Amino acid sequence: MSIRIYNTLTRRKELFTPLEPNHVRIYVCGITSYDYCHIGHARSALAFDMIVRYLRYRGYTVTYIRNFTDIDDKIINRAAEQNTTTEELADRFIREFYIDMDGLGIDRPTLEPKATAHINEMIDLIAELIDSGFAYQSGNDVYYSVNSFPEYGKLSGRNLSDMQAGARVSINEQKNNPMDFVLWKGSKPGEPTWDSPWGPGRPGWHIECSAMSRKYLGNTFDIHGGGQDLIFPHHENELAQSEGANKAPFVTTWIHHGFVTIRDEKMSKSLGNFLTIRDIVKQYHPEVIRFFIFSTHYRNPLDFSETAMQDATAGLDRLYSCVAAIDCLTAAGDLNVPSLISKKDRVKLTSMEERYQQAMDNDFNTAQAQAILFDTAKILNKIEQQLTENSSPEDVHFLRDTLVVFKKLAGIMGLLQEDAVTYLRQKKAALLEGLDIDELTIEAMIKERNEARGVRDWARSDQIRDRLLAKNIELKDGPEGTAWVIKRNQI
RNA sequence: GGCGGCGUAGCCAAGUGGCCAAGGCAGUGGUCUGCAAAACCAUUAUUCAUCAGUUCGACUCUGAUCGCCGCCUCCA
Repeated sequence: MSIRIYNTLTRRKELFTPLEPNHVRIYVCGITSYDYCHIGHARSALAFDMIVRYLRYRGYTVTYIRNFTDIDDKIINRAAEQNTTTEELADRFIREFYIDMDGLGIDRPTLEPKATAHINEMIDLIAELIDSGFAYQSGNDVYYSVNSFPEYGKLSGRNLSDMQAGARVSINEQKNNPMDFVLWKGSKPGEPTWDSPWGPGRPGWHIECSAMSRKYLGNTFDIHGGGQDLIFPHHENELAQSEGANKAPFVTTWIHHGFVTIRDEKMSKSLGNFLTIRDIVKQYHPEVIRFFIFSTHYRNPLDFSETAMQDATAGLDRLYSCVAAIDCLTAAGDLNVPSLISKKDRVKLTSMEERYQQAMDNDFNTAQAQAILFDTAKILNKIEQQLTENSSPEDVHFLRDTLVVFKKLAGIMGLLQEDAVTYLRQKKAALLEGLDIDELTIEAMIKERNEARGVRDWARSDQIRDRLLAKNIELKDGPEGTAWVIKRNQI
């Protein structure tokens, strides 16, 4: 039993074996900090949060590095627009980033280095590249020479001649080859600068990840991740820099996740169709967002829609309802009563964890993992419904034990982490706020109706029920009395 | 133009060379109920874009065709 991961570099699923037994080193490209994060950033952070949690669950020690790009063109431009410094702008949006990520319950990586705190490491790396002939100075800039690295293009599956035929590369007189990319940019007036052997300037985008990953994870490490759009040019260039400088393989396994789309289009600022995390969190519980994100395999596109979020809400509620039902059981039955759990169901429940692992071992198939949770919930519900007052306490214990594992497995995706009864109650309270009726009124009307029902005055009883229904309150009469819910489709 | 991916029931979405093609949402039937609703249970694809081929056997492998998407410029 071991984990198989799809590796972008080899374009196939491979058995995952860390370089150092039981220790996984992983580097993920984080945000460029100049704006609020959108749902795509959430997918990225959540995907790797899940991957790291699963690796830890499988017994690995994980060193997880995720950087902040806090200096680049976009930051400089945005800071100028807002009449502030790049430092202030970047720091501000890093704080906003944490608000969003914490809200989604995302675990902090081991270390979150900032580019500007590693200028010296970048300068060292650039100097090494120049010394060994992979880079050259031209004017005040330093460029990486793609022709010096014969394997250039191996990650993205391109070759230099094809790319030049595409000819969307801007012609720059200072470059030897149009595909050469900048390692160090000579400063322009008004921009933040750092001193370097090539004059004052600032680093190019790709070099920071090569420098920081080397510092914290070494020349070669296990996993490098990011969005599919980073494969080219960002990761291709990182690879060329790191392997050029280190004379060692850069990364064993490259993991790239798919995009979040809206109406099947990629989110982009130019289309104006991007949604920020905080817009969505206003409307949906963080676990609903997680449920939605993990309902599709991480490499596939994921289309955001109102319907999809409602489906996710319904699904999560179903799981929570199951947990709540088991949580509320009391184990005060008769030990002499034989178990009513069938052998088949017992096997299904005890094999849950193994089946979950099989799903997750297969390239972190969270969609399948969720199916196993639902499968389990169905059986738990069935048994829970069959229990009577004098059922064997052993049965209740068995359900509870299963539930402990159930919650643990759901927790890898960050689901079912709240107390189920509280979750459902808070949800109800939140919904109630949007209605022009309060809980006391509802309770009073229910009491009145039950008095009517007591004397079999069905007309009056139904009238009260209809009045509540007009307020979107639905009643459910059960053996324990009358409960009420808010109509789901009125959300 | 180059590279890569996708096309599975009303919608979403797994899957594997060979037991009945997971699961969710919606729908339908049942249990429950004074009647309901909710909840729970059950049920819903002779078929996996199309057409060929490989194979004893393909949704799963190969090729072609049609359609959709992404990257090649900053991008999760």
